[in-house]
Amino acid sequence: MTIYDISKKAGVSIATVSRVLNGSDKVRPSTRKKVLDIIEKYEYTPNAFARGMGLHSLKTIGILCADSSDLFLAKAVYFLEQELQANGYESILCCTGYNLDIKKNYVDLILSKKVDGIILVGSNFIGTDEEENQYIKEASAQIPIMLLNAAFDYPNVYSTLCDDYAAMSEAASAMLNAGIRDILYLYNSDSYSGQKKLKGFKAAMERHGVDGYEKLIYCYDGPPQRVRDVAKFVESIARETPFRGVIAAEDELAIGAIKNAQNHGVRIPEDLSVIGYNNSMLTCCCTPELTSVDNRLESQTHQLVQTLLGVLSGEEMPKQSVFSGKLIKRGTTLF
Amino acid sequence: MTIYDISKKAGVSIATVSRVLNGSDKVRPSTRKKVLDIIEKYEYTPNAFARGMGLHSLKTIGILCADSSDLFLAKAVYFLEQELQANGYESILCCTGYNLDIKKNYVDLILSKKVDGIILVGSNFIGTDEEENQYIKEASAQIPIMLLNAAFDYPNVYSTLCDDYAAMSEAASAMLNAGIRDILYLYNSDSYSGQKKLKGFKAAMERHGVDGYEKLIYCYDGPPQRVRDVAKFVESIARETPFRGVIAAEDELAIGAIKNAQNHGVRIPEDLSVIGYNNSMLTCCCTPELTSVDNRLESQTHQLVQTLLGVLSGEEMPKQSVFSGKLIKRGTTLF
DNA sequence: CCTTAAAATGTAAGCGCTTACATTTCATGA
DNA sequence: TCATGAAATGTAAGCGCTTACATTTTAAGG
Repeated sequence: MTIYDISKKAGVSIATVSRVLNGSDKVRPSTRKKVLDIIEKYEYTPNAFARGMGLHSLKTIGILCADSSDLFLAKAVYFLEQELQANGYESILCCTGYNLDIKKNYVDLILSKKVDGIILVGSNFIGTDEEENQYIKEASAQIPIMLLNAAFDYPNVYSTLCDDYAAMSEAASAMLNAGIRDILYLYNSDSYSGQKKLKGFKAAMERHGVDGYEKLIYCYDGPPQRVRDVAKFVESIARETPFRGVIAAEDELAIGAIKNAQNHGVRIPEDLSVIGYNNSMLTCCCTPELTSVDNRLESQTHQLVQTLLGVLSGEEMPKQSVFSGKLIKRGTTLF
Repeated sequence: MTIYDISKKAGVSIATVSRVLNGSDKVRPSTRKKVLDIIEKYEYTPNAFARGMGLHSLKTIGILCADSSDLFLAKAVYFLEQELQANGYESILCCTGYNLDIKKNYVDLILSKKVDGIILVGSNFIGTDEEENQYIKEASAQIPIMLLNAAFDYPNVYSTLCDDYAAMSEAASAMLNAGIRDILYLYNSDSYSGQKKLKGFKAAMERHGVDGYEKLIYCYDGPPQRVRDVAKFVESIARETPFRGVIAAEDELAIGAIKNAQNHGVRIPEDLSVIGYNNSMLTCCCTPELTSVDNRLESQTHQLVQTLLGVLSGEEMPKQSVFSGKLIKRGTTLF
């Protein structure tokens, strides 16, 4: 079933069928109906490839993320997918895994699908040195590049993010104000927003004049989902240096700390206060519930798609949309 | 940059370039190198649409799932995506949401992308009455349909699943053997495998001669991720009927039950035994850790992709691959 | 060095669609 | 009724690629 068959059966030319298909222009209502009836009757669907070839677009967005089974990323992907779909776009998902040396390959791959835009989900797509980000510059020459929860200043690159610095700083201050000064800070290798959170934490510690807090800053390398391993990691730290507070850059890490505490009979929040980050579903999976920073994922995804749609339709759009994080207080903290 | 430009620069015909591109046939090594050098130099990537038009395939698989942020589905999608990618296929993800009346639309949508196959992730794609599954029959006339964790007997439809009936039956028996007979069974609307689990539970209860166990079978309708709501739901049940065991068809539901118990000072596992299902990361996010049934997701996804690849290359493949679930015993049970 | 068949390469016809431009149809006012 | 321009429709030229088939090159045997 091609456009030719339809045109023949409807007694019109292929151009007319094509016009009907594209909802375009001026087609007499009676003609339109005639064609649509035939299309309906034969359950015709246009060939996407041929279509893309003519249209140079298939209303498809490429979504790249490291690991769609990561709680935060999965949620982001879901929101994005829904939002795009609601706006008539489809998404190609591509999980890069955590080895991001080959980021460029994935971007090329997805570019070759002739997507209309690319969304990079998660801040680990942004490297620390300039050369590492070359691939973004190249890709942005072709189509808009959208960053969720990260920022990169370059033409045709747009981002949404949470003010992680401020949010983490606020979280740390809250704990410090409650008189807890020996705080274990747990983070993982998430580059861009990870750096900002860390800086926010440090700033708060300095502001409150805490000495030697760096001793208790630890990076857990490995998939954060492996909560059991995180707990072991925390156990090894606790053997060396005692602490009465934990602030984690991801909820998973916080849960690992809680787990270790409960394994050792440490009471939460009486003996140990814990703050996570992302306000994920994990916050309500432990007892007591986890205090956590909400980084406005839903707002971010919404804004990102709106920005993308704007850009695609030629509007001038904000390069960067920043949302304020918010500390959601629950049972793992006394304050 | 088209294949013409490359052919010109390399001093060969477009056919030769195309052959090099497709790794095909007989091209003299020297010629191949010459062409590849030019391709490399100009960073040429073939147009996917034009390619698909000729090849009638773009090595792309459509993945449909209700909600990629659901723990189980997210993990499945991730495994599938990785496995497909490792085999040179890409994936188009499409989240249908939980309103599955419109399943057919999504399948059509993804069919129009000319994917080589469709993977339906999660058993809620299979309806209970025949007509509801019509859309699968239609789609399977065009391309292979793969079902993860569900089954449907029809030509060109392949499935992998866990023997949920046996696994759930085993779980219930374990609890019954430990002397716990007042068991709350929590499930949600997940149709196909949900039915099997429920049947497995009932069978075990009958086999052990438990009377009136149906009173404690409850369906929680709503997104299982909303653990707080699940906990409230369980609370309302507990007010009516006491129980000393909980078996849940999803880990999320089990966590909700644990949460409610801990809110009320009920000790786990002394006063209450809990078994979940899926063996997800949630099992280690609570204290004590959650006993859960592993439904072999990773094996299933692996097998599913292998089967799909086999089918696509014309081999005869098993219509259905069944894996045995396994009860992973942890801290929420005494046995 | 010539024949011959195999190997390598080239030629050109699509694939199914969009769209600029050409042509026909239609409605309007004179 | 007829000219006239607008609206509707048709014609045909691509889009960038694959591939059957035609042609040329190569190498081996006589």
